[in-house]
Amino acid sequence: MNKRDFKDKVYGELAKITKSMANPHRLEIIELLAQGEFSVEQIAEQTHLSIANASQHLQVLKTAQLVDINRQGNFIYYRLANSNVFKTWKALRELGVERIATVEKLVKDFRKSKFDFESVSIDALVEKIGHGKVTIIDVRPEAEYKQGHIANAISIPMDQLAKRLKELPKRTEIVAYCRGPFCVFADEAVALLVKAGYKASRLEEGFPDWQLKALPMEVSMN
Amino acid sequence: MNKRDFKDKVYGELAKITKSMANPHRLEIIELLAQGEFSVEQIAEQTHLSIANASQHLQVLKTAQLVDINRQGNFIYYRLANSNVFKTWKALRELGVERIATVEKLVKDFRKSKFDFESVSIDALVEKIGHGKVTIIDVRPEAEYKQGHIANAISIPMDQLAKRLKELPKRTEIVAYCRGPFCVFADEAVALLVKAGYKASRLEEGFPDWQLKALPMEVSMN
DNA sequence: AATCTATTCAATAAAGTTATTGAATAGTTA
DNA sequence: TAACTATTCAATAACTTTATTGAATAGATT
Repeated sequence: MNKRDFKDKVYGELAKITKSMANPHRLEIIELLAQGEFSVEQIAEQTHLSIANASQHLQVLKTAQLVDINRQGNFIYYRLANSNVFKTWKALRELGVERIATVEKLVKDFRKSKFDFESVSIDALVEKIGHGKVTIIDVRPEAEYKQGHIANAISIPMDQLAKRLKELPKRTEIVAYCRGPFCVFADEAVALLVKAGYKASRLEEGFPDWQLKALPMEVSMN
Repeated sequence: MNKRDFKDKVYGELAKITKSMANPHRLEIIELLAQGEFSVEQIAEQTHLSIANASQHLQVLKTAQLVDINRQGNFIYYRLANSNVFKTWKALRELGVERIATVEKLVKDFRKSKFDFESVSIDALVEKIGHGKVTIIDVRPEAEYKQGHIANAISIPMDQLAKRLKELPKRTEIVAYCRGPFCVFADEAVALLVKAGYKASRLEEGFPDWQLKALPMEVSMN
């Protein structure tokens, strides 16, 4: 094999991986799977795809070895093959947010139009935890919380928050987090909490970003 | 704008960026531009593309804002828009090398078949520099060296190495580096040096990886 | 063994990507 | 102003990607 053939093959393989990520639905699926395992049906529902279409996209990701499967009875659960998949997704996300004005503007405008509150970085949250009083709430669906969450965070899925306000302290600061910077559960939670008189803000990024930094986490499931 | 529209737009924009990278030639162009600025003609030559085809690929990268241009007389020089572009490229490369057996095998087989020598990581090189005696040679074309190189490295482009062996010390260890892990200039250099009785090894990664870590570097050009 | 059910496969039409060709353009030089 | 030259544009044919539909499959349950 000569130099040129070698290069063509290497870049060809890298392009295959890149192509397997280069679709809006597959990017959304990757972000979802960064939260834990999901069946085809669940993935289709979350991403508003038909089952057959979701399955087809999952086959593309599987062929590129970006996801692995885990059969449980009738269901097949998909998960990310390893942390490099999320790392690459994160790099693309950061490239997009920083470089493409459209994305940054989209995020800012959408947030501002509905929830113009402060947000807290992961580093800032770590510092707050060190300094003592902060209550962390995980507002993702419970199934995702069970598969892994920030240490000492309490699970209050967004759709239960209104009923469960009394579980939260009025004095200490509350930080809500969800799937990632594009996830609006945390924004909705902060809006509701602030309106009810609590001192609350959202975590800028999401649980997978926390996990990637190898910060303290807990799992409630086998 | 509702939640779903917001998500569709955000993932749509991220997919556009990903698609702009999802082609073997464009991945090769990005790696080349991580070395510095190049005209369309130079890029076409390095990547074995026709001028028109290279131009078309560059337009795709420009539209996605992954590259910027710099007009100098008749020539238009292209460069990476910022360091996040290389960061994303690196994440894809690492995902490929670690996850896709084909890529890892390709690289290993190609290297082993011709140059079965040890390689040195960036961290190991930093340590060697700290401990004293190591001669670093940059075997990329001189134009790339001039646009930025590892501090104290000497420029000996691969095609001049055979004639310039006497410039190198026989006793102290030599580390050769080039564009990145897929670049074979450094392998060729080590093969030639070892055959001539020198103590040499290659840097695993390339200059852009060194630069990204903000390690000491020098620029010889304005 | 028969039935059930989550998932995958196969076929298809519409839309998008690619390399090639040759013409057009926008700066520079004479 | 005319000629020159590096780059871009436009048109095209071959190929790839996508969502949809309905049938097939493989494993679980009865």
